[in-house]
Amino acid sequence: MFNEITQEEAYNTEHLQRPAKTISMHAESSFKVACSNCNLRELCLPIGLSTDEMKQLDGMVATRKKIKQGGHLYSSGDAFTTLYAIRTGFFKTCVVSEDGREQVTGFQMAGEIVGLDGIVADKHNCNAIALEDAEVCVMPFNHVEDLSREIPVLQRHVHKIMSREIVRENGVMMLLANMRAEERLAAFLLNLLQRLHARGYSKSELILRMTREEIGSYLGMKLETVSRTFSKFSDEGIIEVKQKNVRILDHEKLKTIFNSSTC
Amino acid sequence: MFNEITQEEAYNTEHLQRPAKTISMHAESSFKVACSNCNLRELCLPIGLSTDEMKQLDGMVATRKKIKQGGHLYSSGDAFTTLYAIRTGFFKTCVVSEDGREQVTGFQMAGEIVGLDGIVADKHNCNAIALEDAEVCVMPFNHVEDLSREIPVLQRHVHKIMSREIVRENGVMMLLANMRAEERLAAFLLNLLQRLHARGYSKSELILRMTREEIGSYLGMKLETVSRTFSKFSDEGIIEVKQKNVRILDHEKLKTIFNSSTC
DNA sequence: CGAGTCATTGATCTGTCTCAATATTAGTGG
DNA sequence: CCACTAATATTGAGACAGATCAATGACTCG
Repeated sequence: MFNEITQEEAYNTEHLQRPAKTISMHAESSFKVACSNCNLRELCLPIGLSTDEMKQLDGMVATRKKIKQGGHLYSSGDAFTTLYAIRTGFFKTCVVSEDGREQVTGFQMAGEIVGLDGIVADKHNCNAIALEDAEVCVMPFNHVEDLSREIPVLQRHVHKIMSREIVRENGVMMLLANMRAEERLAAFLLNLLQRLHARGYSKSELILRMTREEIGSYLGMKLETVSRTFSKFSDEGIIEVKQKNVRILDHEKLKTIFNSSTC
Repeated sequence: MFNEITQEEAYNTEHLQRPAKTISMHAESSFKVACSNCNLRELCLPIGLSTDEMKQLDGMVATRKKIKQGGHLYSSGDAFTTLYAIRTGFFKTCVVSEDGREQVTGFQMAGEIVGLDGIVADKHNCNAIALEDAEVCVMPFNHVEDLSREIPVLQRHVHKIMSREIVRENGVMMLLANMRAEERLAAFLLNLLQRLHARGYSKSELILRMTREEIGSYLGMKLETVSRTFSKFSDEGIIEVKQKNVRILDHEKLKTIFNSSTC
């Protein structure tokens, strides 16, 4: 069934990139770190910039950083100095309450920006943890601000990124406050699929990089309920689940579950 | 019991302002609309600006706008052009799902900025509704961006405001996903008290500007549960409730409820 | 291959929802 | 000013979705 899904690092986007040689040069950082060369430039910060503006942007990424699976990109309380653009890999962000309860606040993939939570208090408010080996572009926030003042298109884009996060969280609030387990999981899957699709992946299958517990935390339900709901969808022929592998059999039905209120 | 709470518009901050004469001149808009004159400048956008910078900022507020109780400052789908700073009154913001479910995403009071949700798609993603007669400062977003490029302190402040909203919503996610009814309501009350206190109000009593249903929507519980939880707190001698009037009798206990996980 | 992590499934329990009745307040017009 | 109506709030009883507790199964990785 799932034999076809063999990608070792499904959310990695290296395969969308230039020839292997260029890639390895990137990795060694002997090659200049540059947005204008990056395969993610249409998903990431540089979106909509002219060639000239892109050149200006190249100074923004100070360096790149590799994070091993399970490693912290930053932790709650850390001094905030930079934003990060994810190049490869997959992250979760989570806040931890005083009494130790963990709440996953989001899952981030290539081209997405993390670290915005740190701006308000000059220190991070959550943990960003790699769910698979990952690489990020380090963008000192001072640079971002300096360049934003010079490139209005970039300024607007930074504002949009923050606004997008606010709107996303509004949606999560709706999810958590109003929806039932099935609707939450359907919304979650549809959201992941849509974002992966924008990155060149299939609309009909995906590999979950996170555990049932992490999904449950994000969606406000227990891991057992996540598992049961997966099984239910499977029984109904909507999806096929085998551990972390999920294949979508009936995309429309999934949408219906997401949108249908009561029933 | 509650006879002492007689403020007609409890969350209005006019009383913190300069002599009445100045106020009425403001109101007639024959007097120049200016942040540098505003009593909220230490809570609102101009915070931390020098006198000179404040002068520059005075051009930012294009005009003021009065909203009657129940009126929409903006609605979901409206074109986004401006941010609003609340001068007086109290708002709720809410998103409405396709099938009509309403989710209150926040309550905003004097000095707070609304409209950030509109930046990402150039149209508003939620409704902003006045819960009492209100007045806002209209700040065209283009002006805000133009000025941000010239005044780094303002630029940083705009970023902080957006980041603060992201962090706030992270907290709400934790609330909705992990906490029980009592913890949610305790957190809600403590948050309101703290913000009102920063505006010169009592730490021990407040008037709820919103209905039980709106509180419930925000906190992900039904209005009956909100009511019951109020009654429970009341029975336990933690608060005194009479409709919209709430007096805090045991602030510490409220904090304990908020922080204690299981119990 | 074996230990540990992660996922599935079942049985039972419980916090909150739902439905329903009543009480209180705010608003309206005579 | 009071009566009437609609909106809001309180309280009770019963139902249910999801939590909790518990056992087993599957996969991963050194």
